[in-house]
Amino acid sequence: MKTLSENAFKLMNPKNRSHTISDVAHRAGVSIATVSRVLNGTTPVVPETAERVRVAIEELQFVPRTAARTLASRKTNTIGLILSEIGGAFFPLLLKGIEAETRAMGYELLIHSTQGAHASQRKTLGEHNTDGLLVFTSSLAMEELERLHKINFPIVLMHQTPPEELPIPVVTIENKDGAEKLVSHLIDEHGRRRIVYMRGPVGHEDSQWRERGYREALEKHNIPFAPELVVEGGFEEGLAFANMQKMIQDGIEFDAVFAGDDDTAIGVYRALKMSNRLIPDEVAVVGFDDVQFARYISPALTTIRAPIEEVGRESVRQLICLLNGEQIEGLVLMRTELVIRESCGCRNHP
Amino acid sequence: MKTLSENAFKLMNPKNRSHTISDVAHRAGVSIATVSRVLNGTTPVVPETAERVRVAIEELQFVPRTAARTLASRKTNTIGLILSEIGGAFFPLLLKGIEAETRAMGYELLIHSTQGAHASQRKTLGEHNTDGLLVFTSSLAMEELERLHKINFPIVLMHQTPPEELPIPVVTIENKDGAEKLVSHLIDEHGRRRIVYMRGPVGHEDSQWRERGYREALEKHNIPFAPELVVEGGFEEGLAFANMQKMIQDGIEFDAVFAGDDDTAIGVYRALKMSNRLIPDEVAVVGFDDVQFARYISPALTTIRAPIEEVGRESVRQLICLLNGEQIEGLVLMRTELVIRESCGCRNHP
DNA sequence: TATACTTATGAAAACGCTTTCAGAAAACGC
DNA sequence: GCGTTTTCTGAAAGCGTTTTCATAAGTATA
Repeated sequence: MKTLSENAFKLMNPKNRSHTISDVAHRAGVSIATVSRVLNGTTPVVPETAERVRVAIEELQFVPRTAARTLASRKTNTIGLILSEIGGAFFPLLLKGIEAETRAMGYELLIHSTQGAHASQRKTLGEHNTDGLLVFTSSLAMEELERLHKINFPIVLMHQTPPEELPIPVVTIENKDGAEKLVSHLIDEHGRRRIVYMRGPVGHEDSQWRERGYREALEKHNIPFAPELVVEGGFEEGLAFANMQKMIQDGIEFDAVFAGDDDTAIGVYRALKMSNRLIPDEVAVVGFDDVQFARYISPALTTIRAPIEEVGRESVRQLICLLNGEQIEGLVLMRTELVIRESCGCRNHP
Repeated sequence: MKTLSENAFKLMNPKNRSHTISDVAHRAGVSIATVSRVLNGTTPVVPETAERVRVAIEELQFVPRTAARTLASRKTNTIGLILSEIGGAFFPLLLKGIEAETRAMGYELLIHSTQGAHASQRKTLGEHNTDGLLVFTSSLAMEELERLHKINFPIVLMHQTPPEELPIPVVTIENKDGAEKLVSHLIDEHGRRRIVYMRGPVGHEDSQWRERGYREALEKHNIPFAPELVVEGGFEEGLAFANMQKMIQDGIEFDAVFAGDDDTAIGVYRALKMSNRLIPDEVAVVGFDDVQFARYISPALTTIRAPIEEVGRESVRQLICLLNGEQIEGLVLMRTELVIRESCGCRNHP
């Protein structure tokens, strides 16, 4: 009789609110504990019982509430991604990798950008709503990073090396090595010696590493470093254009430009064309990133390709290792690849 | 005395697990109900008491658990975004708008892409973990859409018109109007009459609307529609190149190409250049989307700019209206804008 | 057949909040 | 001053799961 009235309740139930685990339990004639067990496979359940439960779940279209699960199990099954800004050429690739791997590992993905004065609403992402955090470049205040590290909260940094006292794992790309390959190519293959490095914003870590690579390539070829050849391009077309133009007006001599990234290269192109300097004959130009338009501009841009999507995937993998309590190496450097097109002076590109 | 032992507990507590609302309550000498009230501002609390609570929260670095809140309040405070694929030229802009507005409205953002055979793990995003859903193009099975609509779950569609029987609100751009402007420009300003439309994949809604605009422009100028001038470009450089090349080989005559999107335009450029047809003198080319490289290719591409970021923001706004039970209009069309550069034959671009 | 192990299951206690309900204290009206 | 409101606060009941613990079968052991 109890069953009957409860059945009646169940029939009207869908109208009011969606089913819970106990609806399923009643229908399958078991306890909610058993339903939970077949749901999670935590403990063996007699096959027939399990099947009954599964049928009930299907019939009731039951989907467990995430919040209740999280509360009870103290696992959010979610990883958080913090970026300083959404956008930029390789952001989609990065996110694609992150999303795919996150999903594949059975986690949810919560995204936060810290652009604007979001500093006010602190702690939007952290222990209370994620199991671990992916932090891209310096999008998180050092203070918060410290706090999280102190409570042993799993974090993986992307494209950002932490200070010594915070041994947080990092995934990034071989900026230095890539830059070195690029500059060496200009020297070895095209005999360039006065090579400009148009760097990114001050303090930008990727840019700093690229400059290191630039210098190492020079050293390796016994070319003295000339300070006047390093100027800011801001990783941005406009500033790159302006500063390139300024260099030309100032009469600084150079026969090649290593643009800090591909956007910078665009600005460089514009300035050079405007003063009728031929690319690559008079000035060779190379970029970094291999964004989509690199192959479409004229001449096609020689640049460095980094496995951005793989950076995303790998970061997630590392983070999940951390979540599982496994030990991981502190630094993963993804290999970069030289993409030779025409702007360096090579002609092997269709 | 009880207080004392509890204080002792509190002191060791941080080591073990993070603080809860009752830790705060004890420390401030109030009940957890009061803490909850100052946390949420649901009910007035005497200022001094409120201040004591705030101090305690600060001292304990207390952050409420999202799961507990969600469970108790039956609000997830999260909106879900479902896309078929992460990537594509305007994805970053779209996401940027969505993220910013979501945050501004005090919600969290959960992202899912349905690329790959994710059909298996159904219901990853829905009633159980979000308050509402943003669905981009046809990334959600119609069946699931139907189910959600049936239980009155808030949804806003982006760039996808639902079937008649599912009156779900939509936010999209004025594809038809944009295409019409583009094609009319080619006719009015440049006297073109044999205009190719290189459409997107079959069934692609944006493409269909653009074709409608193309036809209307022709009609408006009394140019008969020529079926042989509509070919598939797939919204993709490779296919566009191949099919453009084929048209040329087949000897089909045309004096302009309306590429379905900017990627398509790239393929068209390549094919035209390969057979030495001058752009825009012999063949005018226009695209759609105004992706980043549109201004960098040569000649600079005349195209249509859509307020993609605003589409993202508006979708979120609509969804949140829905969440608040407000009534909203069923369709929001964002205005598109003609961006005239050089590829149409105009010379007014620097 | 009695005894000691295994399983498979259910009852009930968390998990950490929000919210209802009721009572105490304060303010008000006359 | 004494009822009557109005404010503020606390106790306690959920919210929907997971998980521990105990128990009832079922099996193997003696």
